[in-house]
Amino acid sequence: MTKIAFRTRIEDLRRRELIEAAHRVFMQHGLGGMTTKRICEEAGMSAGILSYYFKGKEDVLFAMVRLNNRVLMETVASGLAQATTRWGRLEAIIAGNFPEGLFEPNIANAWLSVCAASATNTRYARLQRIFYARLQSNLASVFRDVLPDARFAQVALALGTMIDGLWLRRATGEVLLPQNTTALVLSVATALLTEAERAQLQAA
Amino acid sequence: MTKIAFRTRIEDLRRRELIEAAHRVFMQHGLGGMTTKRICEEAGMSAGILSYYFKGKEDVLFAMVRLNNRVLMETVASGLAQATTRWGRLEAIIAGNFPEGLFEPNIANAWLSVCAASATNTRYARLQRIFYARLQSNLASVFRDVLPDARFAQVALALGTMIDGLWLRRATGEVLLPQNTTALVLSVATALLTEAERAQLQAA
DNA sequence: TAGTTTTTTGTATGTGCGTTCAGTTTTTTC
DNA sequence: GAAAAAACTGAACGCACATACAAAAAACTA
Repeated sequence: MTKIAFRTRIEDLRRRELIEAAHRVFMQHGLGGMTTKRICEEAGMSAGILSYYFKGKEDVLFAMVRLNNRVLMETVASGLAQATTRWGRLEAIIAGNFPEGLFEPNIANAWLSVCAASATNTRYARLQRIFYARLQSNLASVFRDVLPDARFAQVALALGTMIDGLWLRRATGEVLLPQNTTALVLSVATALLTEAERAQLQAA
Repeated sequence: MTKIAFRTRIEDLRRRELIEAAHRVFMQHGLGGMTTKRICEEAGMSAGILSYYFKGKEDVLFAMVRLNNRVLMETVASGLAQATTRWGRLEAIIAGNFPEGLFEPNIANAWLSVCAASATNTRYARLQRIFYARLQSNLASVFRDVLPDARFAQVALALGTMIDGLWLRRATGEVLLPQNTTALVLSVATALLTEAERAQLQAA
């Protein structure tokens, strides 16, 4: 039991180290430049170690993406928990999608590469679907009973695509700050709603 | 002279054939699955031909991207020429960014891959900059003398990122029609402007 | 400490790729 | 129609890569 506990501990540690090394390599060299050799080197280990803790290169990549997505989702979730009004929840959702310190060109580019790769990789595609479904359901929790279905679809699409678009722009190195992007998306949300609808969101 | 003229003609033809073959391979197999062998096969030629007409694989890719960008820019330009009011020009710019028959998942994915690759490829990055600069200047021609600089920056960013975001969503296979996306972006433009500003755009 | 298991190493292997180039076919020239 | 130039072929080369694996090192056990 001590044995198993220890083995598990070191296994998780190594896996995490490799994932983080993969992340750094990804950021520096892009999806194409991410080789097993570089990952192991970055992690300070030898070339063969990757096969020992992972099924293969693809497996590390997938674990990396999943970890990143989890972090982003948790950021949103913790913000949501603190909000008291519907409008506050909307602010939390949007701000949570531009986390301080993570809204950076290399991270944005990593995410973009995954989006592009989703076309030919079903595991990535599945991850993306989960991610978007979560965003959609979060937004639905804000607008439920305030907007009719058609309006909601329009507003949700507008806000969602703006968030995506801003990440895409950030990936190209455009200088954008989290507070500015959040404000921009919120200003669009404000503009798309009637005064009555806004009042309803700020009340509940 | 006849000689040179003929040689040029066939050279251009082969180059174009290879570029188009590259395009089809790109769409089907993604950036990573685009090999010289596949491209030549798709073009119905032998493996070595690529080096004869291009400097290398990278060269074909670049030519392909440049061609695609040119098509998109020309679509916008022709629409702009027909518009009579500022608002009409805005409609032309937005609609021109969702060309009928080109706003498809595989094409969107190709564009996305290029965006992602821009991070490590300076030639792509340059192309992207030209593309965005063109969009920006087109939008500026619509809003000049109507919006103050700060407002213009906000509106242009909002519309630009929405266009990008919608292409990104299309890349993931989301069902979006050109007329609907155009309408959505226009509705955001409408919402972001005051009535007075809108009137000004529709008049001139 | 001797034995046993876990962890790590570094080389070896096979594969797929881009590119080259000597040779072949086709086209053009005179 | 012979000579020359252009267009094209496809096998061959070298390289980078992912993965496998036997051997070594380290950690643990009793």
